[in-house]
Amino acid sequence: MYDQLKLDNQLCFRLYAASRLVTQAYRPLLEPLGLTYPQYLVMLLLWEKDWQSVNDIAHRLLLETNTVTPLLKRMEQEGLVKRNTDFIDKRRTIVGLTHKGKKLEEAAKTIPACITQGWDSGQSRPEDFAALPRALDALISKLKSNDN
Amino acid sequence: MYDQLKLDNQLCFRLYAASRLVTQAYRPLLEPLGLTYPQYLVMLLLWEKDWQSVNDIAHRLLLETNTVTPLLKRMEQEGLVKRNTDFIDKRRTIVGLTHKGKKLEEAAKTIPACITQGWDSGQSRPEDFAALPRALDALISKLKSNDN
DNA sequence: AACAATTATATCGTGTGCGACATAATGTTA
DNA sequence: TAACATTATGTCGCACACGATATAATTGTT
Repeated sequence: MYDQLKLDNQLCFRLYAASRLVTQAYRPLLEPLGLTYPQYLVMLLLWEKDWQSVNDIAHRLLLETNTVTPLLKRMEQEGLVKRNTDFIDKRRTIVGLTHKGKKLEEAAKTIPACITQGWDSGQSRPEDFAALPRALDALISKLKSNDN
Repeated sequence: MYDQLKLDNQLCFRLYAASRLVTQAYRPLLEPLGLTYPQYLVMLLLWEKDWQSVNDIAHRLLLETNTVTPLLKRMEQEGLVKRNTDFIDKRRTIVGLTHKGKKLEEAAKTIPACITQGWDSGQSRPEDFAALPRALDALISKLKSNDN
């Protein structure tokens, strides 16, 4: 039995598990808004800046366009976004908020606080928790550079 | 525009992105072994302790049994594991390694080091990186207790 | 023992993720 | 400007995840 193959020693599993648990924590808050977690991430981008291309959205979320396209189509079905062909570059599809999509921001603004509420209080070492964003950013940028 | 709704301010997105990037990093290493990342996690558990029930596996991986069941069936198709009904409690399906599954451990033992190689060197603050496992464990245990 | 409650697993439907590939529009270059 | 490469998006297939639900086996209670 190799120690490095023990589940409990694996940082990667912690990331995998934490990510799924966080998504689960969002579910009851997003369901009333008719959003899944990835759809919510798209809404965050569009609330920041309306009308972005599929590529823009995929790049920000570190997703492939073949993941984002069907996701956006479902959001269009729900009347949250519009998908138009760009006039200048007809290859591009630009995505914008509908009135319904814009209105949702007001209802969503309390969600982040609801999710993270009490997280640091559960930490035996608050300084570890404070380091999380920095450590993850460094890890993400490292992993991104692996492919291209 | 609410600051708390900016993507870059969201710890949750970092976890979501990091988790997917890690899985992607594993792919080229696991593909030669005929494993996906969740299947690799199941193998880790069975290499630690052969013959565990579907429930045992699901609990350790923090997954639902309706995720694990089809995953195990695919692994059975590939000849990596066997699925037997428990003699004492016929409700239970116990999962064990085949010869092929056992042999794979030798080939897998170098994977963890390959993945994490260079991770801390990319960190401007190594102490942040060292805190990651502790911070994630605390977060996971917090999120687990949310449901029950 | 009879029967309700619980437990373990499985089935079904929907929504991601992503590799492989297709297609149309734009850029580039001889 | 014709031919070719590149880019942006999309389709298809497969493997998760998970809520809702079904079913069979066991447990608990009377």
